[in-house]
Order: sequence, then structure tokens, then C-alpha cells
Amino acid sequence: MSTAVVVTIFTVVRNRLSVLLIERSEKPFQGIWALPGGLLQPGETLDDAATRKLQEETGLQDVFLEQLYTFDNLAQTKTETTVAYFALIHDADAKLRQELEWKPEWFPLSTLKALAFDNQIILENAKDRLRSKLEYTNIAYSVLPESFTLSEMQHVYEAITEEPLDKRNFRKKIVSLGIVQETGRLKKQGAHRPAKLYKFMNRTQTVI
Amino acid sequence: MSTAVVVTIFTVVRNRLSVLLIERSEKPFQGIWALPGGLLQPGETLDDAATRKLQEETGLQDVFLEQLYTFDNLAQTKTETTVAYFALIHDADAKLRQELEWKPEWFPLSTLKALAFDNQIILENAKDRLRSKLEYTNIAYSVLPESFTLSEMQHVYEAITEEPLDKRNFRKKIVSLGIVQETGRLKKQGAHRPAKLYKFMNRTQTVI
DNA sequence: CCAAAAGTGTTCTGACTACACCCATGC
DNA sequence: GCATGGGTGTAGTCAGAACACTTTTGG
Repeated sequence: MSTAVVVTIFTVVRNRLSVLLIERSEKPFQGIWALPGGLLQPGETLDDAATRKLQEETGLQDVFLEQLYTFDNLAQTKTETTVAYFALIHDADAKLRQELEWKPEWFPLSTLKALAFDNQIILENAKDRLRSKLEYTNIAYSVLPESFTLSEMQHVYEAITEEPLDKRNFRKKIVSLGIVQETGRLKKQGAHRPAKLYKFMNRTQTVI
Repeated sequence: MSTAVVVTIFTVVRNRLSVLLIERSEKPFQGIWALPGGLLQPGETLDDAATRKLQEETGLQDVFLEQLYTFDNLAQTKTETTVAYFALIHDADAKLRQELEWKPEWFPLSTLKALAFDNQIILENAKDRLRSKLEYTNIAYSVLPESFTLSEMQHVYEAITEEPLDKRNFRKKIVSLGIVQETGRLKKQGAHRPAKLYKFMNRTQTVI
């Protein structure tokens, strides 16, 4: 009878919403991919444990991480309750653990196989919450670099919602919300017109 | 190291949003009002325990009840995690336990004193969630009788949001949402014009 | 006839949708 | 000069907000 945390870590890799999974090297569910998680350590709070897990797998701290839902009866182990968290990060900032066993890897949501335990349910839950929060908060900041173009930002929105967006309407809306600020200058990056760079006014979660 | 549930039970009594509290007859926090709650019993799921608590205090089953958030370090007892739930009920349906000790009672939110444990935080959390769900779901059905007038419904909305609403706009919106249906006939009830009665199309939670 | 609550429509404004062309660059 | 992605404006529609008077009843 103990408490565990599990963390659904999302990012956008090459315009695809992806989740961090770990191939289990022990029973139960040996060889099956699972969300990162584990038992609370003595003296640790739930938030502590989720923060630690996120840090262990990605090296990141001080990023978007929030509690999702609490499940019971996960699998047939003796864990009684599992508190699920979800995080959203900028993939270039993450340094994944490089180990032979329990190796973490990004998977686009569209390419998922069967997951261990009840992780599928947790993941669906996390995806719903992520999409819903994208609509009424600025959490997109979590998945973008410090400075970015509006096209990059639009691709993030499209990856998460899986809906194409109209370019002009998207830009009009983001600008009128006043959540980003034009910053610095144009940059040269390829065979096309240089883009304006923007940054978020707030790199903490705010309701918009 | 164990898991507890606590249930924030809301209703609207005489146009005031109210919550069910119990005066503790034992330490810790003896004599202080607290949200109903307790430890999980062996073999019980979280939902089971919350359902049982709700039933013990109000006699009700099959009403709106959902998980809210999971807290740790509640007070200095040895309980490790507390899973909070919230419920919304029609007060005339509830039959409160009538006991001398641990007696439950409705309190309008505006008249609250200090609460035991971290119940104040849980309550704020529950109130926020309730208000937010009122906006995008039909949960008002939970606090209304089978058949009701649009004025009664408006009073429920006003009690929960603590904002006055325009009568014409409210009615226009509710009717256009198609979540209620005119039913039966007028009724006579006092020194005023008889009102049309409505009922919800769905007495389960739906997103609107 | 008076008090009390029920019922009802119009106008204005702001947000969202749909939609097509020119621009700056690298090769 | 052409391919690539960046950048921009207008018109239509719909939902929400503001707002005041008449109706039915009981006493």
C-alpha cells in the first residue's frame, strides 16, 4: 500500500506532438514501453516526486508541470494509488538519460504501440488536458524556445490540436491577445524571407 | 502512510451556495468544522470511498461527484495523501445524518469560519472548479429538482457565480443551448404570474 | 388596485471565419 | 528566375451585452 507518481512528458518534435516513454527492463510488463514513474521516496511530497522524475529523465527543472489525476488499481501490483502529472517541454532543452536499460525515447502520439499498466488511459487524459489548456492559457511557451517566429508557434498549435489553422487569423489572434512581443530582428535561415522574432511576455502559466 | 478521501459537497440553499461541514468531536481539530472525509477501507477504490462518504452524510447516490485534486501533508497526521472530490446536489434530496457528535450542517460560503486541516485550500479549489464547470457543462441539473422554472435556474447560476445575470439574456441562452425542455404546465404558487416548467434533456454531465 | 415575479425583442459590439496575393531570400 | 516560406487586410456572420415594459396572479 503505497503511492506512486507517473509523469506524461510532452514535447513537439518536428511538428509532431510526442511523449517520452521508457522501455521497461523488469517485470511486470518487461520490454513494454511505459510512462516514467516510480514510488514516492520517504519525506517527499507528490510535487517533489514528479519534479524529480522529470529531472531524472530530461534534466529539466522549472518547466511546466502540473498534477493531472489520481488513479487506483493500476495494474495488479500492490501500488494503491498513482498520482499522474503532465509536463510540457521544449525538446531541444531536454537531455535524455543515455542508458542501455530503461532508456527513454520520444514517440509521436500517432505511432504509439501498446503501453504498460493503465498508461494508455493516463495518456489520453493528459492529451485532453493539454489541448484544453492550450485554448485558454499561454502554455505554448513551454514548448517554444525563448525566441521564435509566429510560424513556429502556429506549427506547435497545429501539432497539439491536430487541426490546421489559418495563418492570418492565427497571427491576428496571437498578436491581439498581447501575450507575445516582437523582439530583436530578422534572422536568415533558408531560401525564404527572413522572419520576425517574438518572445512571450510571460514564461509562466497565465490564463488568456 | 495511508490514503484518505475528502468530499466537498455543494448545494444551493435559499439562493446561497453552501457547503456541508461536520464539527469534529475528536482531536486533532476537535470542535472545528471540517469537510467530510476519512480513510479508504480495505479493498475500496478512491471513487468507492468518495461515493460512500457522500452517501453516509447525505443519503444520496448517483449524483454528480468527481475527483478534484490530490493533496499531501494535510495537517500533521500520518495520512500521506488526501484525494479530494467534489459533489453538487439538490438540497431537498439530502437527508443529513442526525447525530449529536459529528453532526453535519450546511454553511453558506459567505459565513464560513476557520476550517480544520487544509480544508480551506480544498474548498477554494472546489469552488473554482465548480464555477468553471458551470460555464461549459450542464451540471446545474445537479442542484435543481426534476422540474423547475427558468427563474429558479437563474438563481442557481447567480448563487454559484456570485454575479447577477440579465434575465432576458439568460433565458435566451439556455433555451438556445437546447439543454432544457418545456414540460408540463404552469403552476400556481404565490402572488405572481404562473411560470413555465422546464426539465433537463440530460441528467448526466454533458459539455455544452 | 397594488405588490410580486414571469415573460418577452431589438440594437450594438467584438470575436471568429473565410479567403488570395506579394515579398525577401538562396540557389 | 524560380522555389520556399513570410507577411498582410477585408467582409461576413454569430454570440454576447445592454436595456424596459407588459402580464398574471393573490391579497
